[in-house]
Amino acid sequence: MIRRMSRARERGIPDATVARLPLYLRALNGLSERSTATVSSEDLALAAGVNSAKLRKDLSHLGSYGTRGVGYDVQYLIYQISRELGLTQDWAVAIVGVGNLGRALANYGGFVSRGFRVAALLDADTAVVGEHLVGMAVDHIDQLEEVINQRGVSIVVIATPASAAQQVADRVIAAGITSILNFAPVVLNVPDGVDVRKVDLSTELQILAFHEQRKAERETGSPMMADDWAEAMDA
Amino acid sequence: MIRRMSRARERGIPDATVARLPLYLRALNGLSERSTATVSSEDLALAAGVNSAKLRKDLSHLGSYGTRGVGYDVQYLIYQISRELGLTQDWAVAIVGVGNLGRALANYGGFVSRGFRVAALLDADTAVVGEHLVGMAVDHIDQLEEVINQRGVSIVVIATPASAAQQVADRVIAAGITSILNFAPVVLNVPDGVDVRKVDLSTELQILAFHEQRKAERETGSPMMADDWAEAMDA
DNA sequence: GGCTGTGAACAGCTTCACAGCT
DNA sequence: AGCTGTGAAGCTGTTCACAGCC
Repeated sequence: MIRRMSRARERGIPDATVARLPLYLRALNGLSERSTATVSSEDLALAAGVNSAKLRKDLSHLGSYGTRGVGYDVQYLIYQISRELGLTQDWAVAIVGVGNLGRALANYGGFVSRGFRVAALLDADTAVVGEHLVGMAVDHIDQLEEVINQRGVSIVVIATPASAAQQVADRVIAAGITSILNFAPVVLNVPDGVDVRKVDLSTELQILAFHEQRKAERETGSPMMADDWAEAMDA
Repeated sequence: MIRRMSRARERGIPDATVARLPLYLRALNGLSERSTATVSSEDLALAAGVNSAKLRKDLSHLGSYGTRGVGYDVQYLIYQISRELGLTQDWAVAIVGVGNLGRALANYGGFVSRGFRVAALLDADTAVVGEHLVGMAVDHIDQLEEVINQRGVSIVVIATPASAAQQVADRVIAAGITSILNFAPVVLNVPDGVDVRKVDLSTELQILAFHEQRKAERETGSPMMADDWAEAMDA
């Protein structure tokens, strides 16, 4: 029986597209809650805050899931994007570092909702170990490898101080982890094949400050030429 | 007196470059702590985790601050990048939403260190209002506009639930704010001229999940063809 | 000799504009 | 008529490779 592949599925979705899929998914979930059955690229793009041509091109990388003259079926598209992102299975996540940030992450609702499950909390501070959070005891960092293996953790979130981050990364990578979300303000050194994504508050603030400064300069016309290096360094 | 501008300073630094300057700054501060006087593009690039040609091109957008045959003066470069990013002045930041995340942000050390100062904490919950955090009382959200004006706030961090974020954004923009760092998982609708940067935990996790899934597929060879849509939707 | 700064080639992403399907 | 999917054009960002300066 000659059975063409229904869709010549292109492997290799552009990174820029992958980075936007979560955005589309969220917009679609919003539409879904309001019981919208189908949506045009124009409307979905508006909800996601992107240009509609870009949206269509992005979606075309996943396959031909729209209907010309009509638009996209909301439920179907939610499913296809979820599947592409790997959210139809669920991922066990370990959070290392249960300080303020670690707690915030553990309590973060959107976490559990879609495909992710906090499967472990770990900390080096014995005052924190044993404490219960979101119905889970905090384990000691000594158990790191054991916990990862036993609970099938595949994504590790590093929410430790900067000084501990590299060491934690080394250990989890040795334990077989290849996906890390790093909140510590350091550049992690990792071997090829390990994906690290970085969330960095102070970087974001600095980028905002840059643009804010530019706006101020534009208004006053003064480029704030404090070019006297020696003087400035006295401060 | 004929006084040529010391450097024909190019306006319009590429966004990609601006986004990396904080990274370089951090690497430089590390070198500075270890009392390194000068550094080559090769070494600095290594510390920052980028390619050295890219580093040189990035720095060349700020001016000609290196010395051929030698490298860059660490202190001088720190100063120039800081100035370009607007970190030689300090920015008053307001944090709206004092939940777990807001607390984590308020306590975040790197915050204060370089150019940023938490000048206000605001929340809608009267149980939280009045509480003291990092030596500062939490104000009620009703005072939002007043606090922004009185304390010279120029950057607002939104750490509220998703449902409140747009409303907060509208109010701070009306009060004159043009730089927002948004942690709430929604697309904020803002007028032109307002910069919004977004930090989104679940987006980052979803991107990691995508790559993790790809790795798994590559190993097993199975593309996990759960193409039966109806069946999958039963779940 | 060593290292920066940069033109030129290249790669990737975005936007346009429209052919083609419903 | 309406809307998707996509070639083609344009733009932005990256990398190469080397001229130019120390």
